[in-house]
Amino acid sequence: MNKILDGLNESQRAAVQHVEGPLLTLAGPGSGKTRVVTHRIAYLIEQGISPYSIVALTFTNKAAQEMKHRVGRLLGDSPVWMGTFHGYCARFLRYYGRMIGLSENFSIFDTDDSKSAIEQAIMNTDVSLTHLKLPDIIKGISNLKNRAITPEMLDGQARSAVDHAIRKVYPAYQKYLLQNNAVDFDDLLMHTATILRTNNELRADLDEKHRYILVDEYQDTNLAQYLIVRGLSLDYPNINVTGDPDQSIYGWRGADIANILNFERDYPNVQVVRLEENYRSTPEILSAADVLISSNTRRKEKTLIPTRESGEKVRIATYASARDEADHIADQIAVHVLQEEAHPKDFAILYRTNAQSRLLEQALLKRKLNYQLIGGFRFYHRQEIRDLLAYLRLVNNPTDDISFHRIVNVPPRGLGEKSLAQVSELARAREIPMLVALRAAIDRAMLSKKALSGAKKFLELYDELVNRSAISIVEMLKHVLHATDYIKYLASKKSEAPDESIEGNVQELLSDASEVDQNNEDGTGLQQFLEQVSLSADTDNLTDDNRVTLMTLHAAKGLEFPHVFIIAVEQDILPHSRSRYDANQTEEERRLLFVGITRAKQTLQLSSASQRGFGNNRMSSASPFLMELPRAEMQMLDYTMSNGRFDTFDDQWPDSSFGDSESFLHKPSKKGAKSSKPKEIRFEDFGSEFSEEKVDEPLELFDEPFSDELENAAQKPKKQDKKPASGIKEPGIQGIDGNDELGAFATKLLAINHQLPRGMKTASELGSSVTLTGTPVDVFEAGMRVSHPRYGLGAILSVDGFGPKKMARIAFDEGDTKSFQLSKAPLEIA
DNA sequence: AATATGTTCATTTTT
DNA sequence: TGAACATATT
Repeated sequence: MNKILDGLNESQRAAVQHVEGPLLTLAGPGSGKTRVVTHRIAYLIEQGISPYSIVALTFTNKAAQEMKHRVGRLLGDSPVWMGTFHGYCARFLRYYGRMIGLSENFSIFDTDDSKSAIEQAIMNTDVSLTHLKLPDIIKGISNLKNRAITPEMLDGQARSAVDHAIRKVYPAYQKYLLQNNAVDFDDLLMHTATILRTNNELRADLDEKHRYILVDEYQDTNLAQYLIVRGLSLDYPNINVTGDPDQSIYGWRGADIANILNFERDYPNVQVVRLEENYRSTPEILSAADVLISSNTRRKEKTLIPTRESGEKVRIATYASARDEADHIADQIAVHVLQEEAHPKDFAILYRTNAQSRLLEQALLKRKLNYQLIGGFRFYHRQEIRDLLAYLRLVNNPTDDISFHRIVNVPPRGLGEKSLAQVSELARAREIPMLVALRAAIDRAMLSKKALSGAKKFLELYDELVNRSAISIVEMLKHVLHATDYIKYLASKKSEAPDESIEGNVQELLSDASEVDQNNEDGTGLQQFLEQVSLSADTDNLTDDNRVTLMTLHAAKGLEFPHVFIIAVEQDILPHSRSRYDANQTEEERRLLFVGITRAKQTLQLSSASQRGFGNNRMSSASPFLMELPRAEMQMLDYTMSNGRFDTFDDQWPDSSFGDSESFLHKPSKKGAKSSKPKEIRFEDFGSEFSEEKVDEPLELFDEPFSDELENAAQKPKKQDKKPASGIKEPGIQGIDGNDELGAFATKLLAINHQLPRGMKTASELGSSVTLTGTPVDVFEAGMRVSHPRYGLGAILSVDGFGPKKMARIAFDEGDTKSFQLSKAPLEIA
């Protein structure tokens, strides 16, 4: 009993002890929401409620895992169902999908698959794309699904050309999906909602079974999700929704804030509990958040009550360029880390769009700060992974034509466009799956000799996979790899020696698969594996390794960090240009910033730059949101005149020379008598101390006990950190023992900090080894100064291609102009 | 079928 | 800006 209720404040306790009837928990950021939810689950069980009757729904796997973990800590293993909406629906449809024509081995199409499928469907209609944009159609269909509107429910009234097209494409798409025995993400929700809506008997049955429903982040539910939740809590309205209207940031995905705003209307006798005490952030941070969000009109008033002690002022920084912004932020992090005031993992850098991570990545790399990038390219979106999975998917669901198309000629088997068109025609005419059509085409001798042999080869491989599916997933994967010599094929396709990153990814996939194999008791392993893979998101890859975290504001929801930087708080970025003319969308952008601000526990910096963008000629102005903040109580920093020089270290560097590390021995004095003249320190200044030769000599720089760690930090963010060499303090900033060394180390580090270390992999390779969570880091771009061991210094004229094939033309100072494949050439940033 | 070259396009967030 | 797409070339 005590374990469950101890340490909770009054309102938290009220929520936890609520048992019967509807409960609305309005939980501000940092108010211990997850704690309440998990403790409530424990409390219910303690009251004798069957764990089988409790269902807890979240939006992300991460939130679900966290919940499981914490409930586990309170209760040990328990059969409470905790998972994502999509996961719940997938399971639901495995059972009841047949009601709408799905069999239990259906495929789940991700957005790419879905796009291909829509393209296929369009070919079955008379819709022409010449005057329409495919993304508009895709979005339109998704919007309908989010509102659980099936094709049958559409009336004939088209209000625009896109609308008109959608009315034709949507039914064709649904038909195509059904023929493929497949669903897309939106279908998972829509189909579930539809089945519940049209089968009251089943609905009532489940309502009774799932008597206690908990929904996290209720402000982010869309209509389809609303219908599902509603359907499951009609007869037994023991429903607890938790959320914060101020953190609703998924309107674009169909989330309807009205669901939470109207909850009290939907369910009579709602108990409302407000969690307003904030246990996360300093009063300074909360004040900024509070003042900002009060500019929103469409919201439920709510206060943030600080419980933490006062801390540093929130900073608003202005830079001349995005590059300065990145450099300065990385500098600040480096200094804190070097002084052992914080670990890399204490820092998060948040931004509006994924594209904005690049400069920061570069800046962190240059300083050898370890980071993890969340979002961007996803593991399961990599070509090698998708290809391999397509083989598995086709085995699991032979009617999955999208998977068929993906791999039928991968690696090339001579089944070119022409032959496949014939097969497609046959498939379409007879409404049979491609796989079946291919066999038929062979029987009817429709194929050329070359295509015939390719087709036979493919079918042979496929049939063998089916055989092995009885053994294990790993066996299947291994067979594909072996039979197709896949890695060699992919490497040659990318005109590259076998790349370890591809192998690494494949290895990762194999180990994921083997995990499922081991727990596969009921023989549904393959299906489970595919489902798990389809429904996994990249935010799930968040680790608590000691690394700086880079991610979008959206991805940051639910997380917290001691030190947060929010970058590019600029007009047209945040708020985003596409939300400019829509007051509701502007409010959502404001909420997004609110979410970002409230991630910070101790310090927070919001920054903008006046130049950002590709040609650095894009002028940018500060976000109007910055004007709404309580500026009087914040610290305003103007670095626009710094010209790459920052005074970050004014009070931290020794006065005299940098060789003198005296002042590093002690914590920097608290800016005592207002350090007379701010000294500006440029990194370039270190150049004289550490001449070119020295900088060029890696041993000199890395011949320290911690060199391993540094190298490792920069190169292999994903892999487990190497064991620290003995005598190294863990987890200091990569462990430096004694301030003496810290001084020397800091000086050296900063001296080279605009230089990527020799021996470090080139950008593209790095990109692939950052893989699992990350976007490739393309460090090289036109205009950059680089050095080549053979040809010396030069400037990049242009950069072409991408990935491992990315080429750069370089004009060397000695006169030659040469082209290099960036993934191979031993180039360094000069 | 693979490569080279030219063209257009669109620039958010993601389960 | 560059990346996806389309077309031309070998």
